Amino acid sequence: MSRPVEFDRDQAVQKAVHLFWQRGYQATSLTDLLDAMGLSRSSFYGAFGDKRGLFVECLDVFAARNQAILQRARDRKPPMAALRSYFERNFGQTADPDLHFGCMLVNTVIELAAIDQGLCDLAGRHLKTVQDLFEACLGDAGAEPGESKQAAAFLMMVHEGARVSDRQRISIPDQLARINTAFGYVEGSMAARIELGR
Amino acid sequence: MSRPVEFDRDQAVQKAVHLFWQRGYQATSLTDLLDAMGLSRSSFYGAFGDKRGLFVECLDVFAARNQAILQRARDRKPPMAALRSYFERNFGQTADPDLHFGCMLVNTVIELAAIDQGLCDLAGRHLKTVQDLFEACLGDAGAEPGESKQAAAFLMMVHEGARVSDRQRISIPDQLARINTAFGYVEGSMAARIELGR
DNA sequence: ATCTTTCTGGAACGGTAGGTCCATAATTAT
DNA sequence: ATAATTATGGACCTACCGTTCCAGAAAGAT
Repeated sequence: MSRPVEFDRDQAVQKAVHLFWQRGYQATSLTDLLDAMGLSRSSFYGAFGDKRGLFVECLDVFAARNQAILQRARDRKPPMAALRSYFERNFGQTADPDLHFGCMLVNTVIELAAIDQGLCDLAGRHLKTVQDLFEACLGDAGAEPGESKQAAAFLMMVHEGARVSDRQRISIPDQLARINTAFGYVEGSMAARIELGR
Repeated sequence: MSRPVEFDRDQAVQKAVHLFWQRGYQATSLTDLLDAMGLSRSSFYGAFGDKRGLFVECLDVFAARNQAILQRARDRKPPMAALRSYFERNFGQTADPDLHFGCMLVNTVIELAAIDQGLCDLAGRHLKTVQDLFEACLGDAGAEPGESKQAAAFLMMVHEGARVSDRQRISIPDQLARINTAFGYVEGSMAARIELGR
């Protein structure tokens, strides 16, 4: 019917996610994006509308990828081990500085809180979904409803804090130690409750 | 000797802190600053060098103010109560949305990690000073050296996480509940050690 | 081969960014 | 009063921002 698109859309979005993740929304210029994605201005606007539209798409992609990591761990391991491995994978495992950009959702909340409420809320909703996953894991691990809710909120706070440390290039062992401390608290508290006969 | 300055420098810096704190570095334009500070371009460049120079000064002011809050609580209350009140004051007490901008130091780390390493490191050093204060309080409360170090790192992570939640306009009771959970873990762990006779 | 449709490269747009410059105003020292 | 010095307001500069526009290239349909 007409001339076909010349670039791989998914691949271009992946490149954009990487850039936005690393540099944030404001500091990533259209020129940066065009260079990384390898397409011209016209193609860009034809395919994505505008910069903000692309960013929304990137947030969704990032969130889906993130949730998939946790969900997959949950399918394969005991619930607490899945949670731990999610944290460790996200914050410790790799020494590649190219992967220590913190969490794109957290970064977005902080950067855009007073700038673009729509984007900030979208990122917040994605974070809430992750927190719900935390809660489900804790429930699987034997926590009572109130307990799992409380602990999930706590773990989300730890998650966010860890992402901040991550951006400061804290050492990997220190990071793992902090995570271990946090999980020790949660598991200890759950164990204590069970030991006391609920 | 010559014409005197017409504006109150300290007061102007306070205004700038407020703006930077709320909107971040990049999203705060020189025009915004000039309007808020009430001075002209020439006076601005004469007094502060450039935008980045002013930002450095604002980071220092913010950090000093922040540390003073904790230090004052420490002088007046038992150590754990001082820590708790610092967290509660920063995150819970006020419903005024004008004070829920998160922590300027945390915001800076996140926003500028990949943009301006110098500013990011400066904010990180200020955060480290706060963490040292946490450690001192925990030591006063009877923690052993290793324990206080570990718990201080943990509390800093909580601190950073809470600041992120703060920017998402989480409800005050929820915020206080999370903080209470975190402190409950720390205090419970310390109490357990003491009960077992170290 | 022609028509139609969509995609593409690049020039161009208005707006705003941070920063400079200069003539003038205000002060102190003489 | 005048000279010396510094502060101030505002015009001006260059660079870059996100976005639009248009002429032309590339494909399918007839």
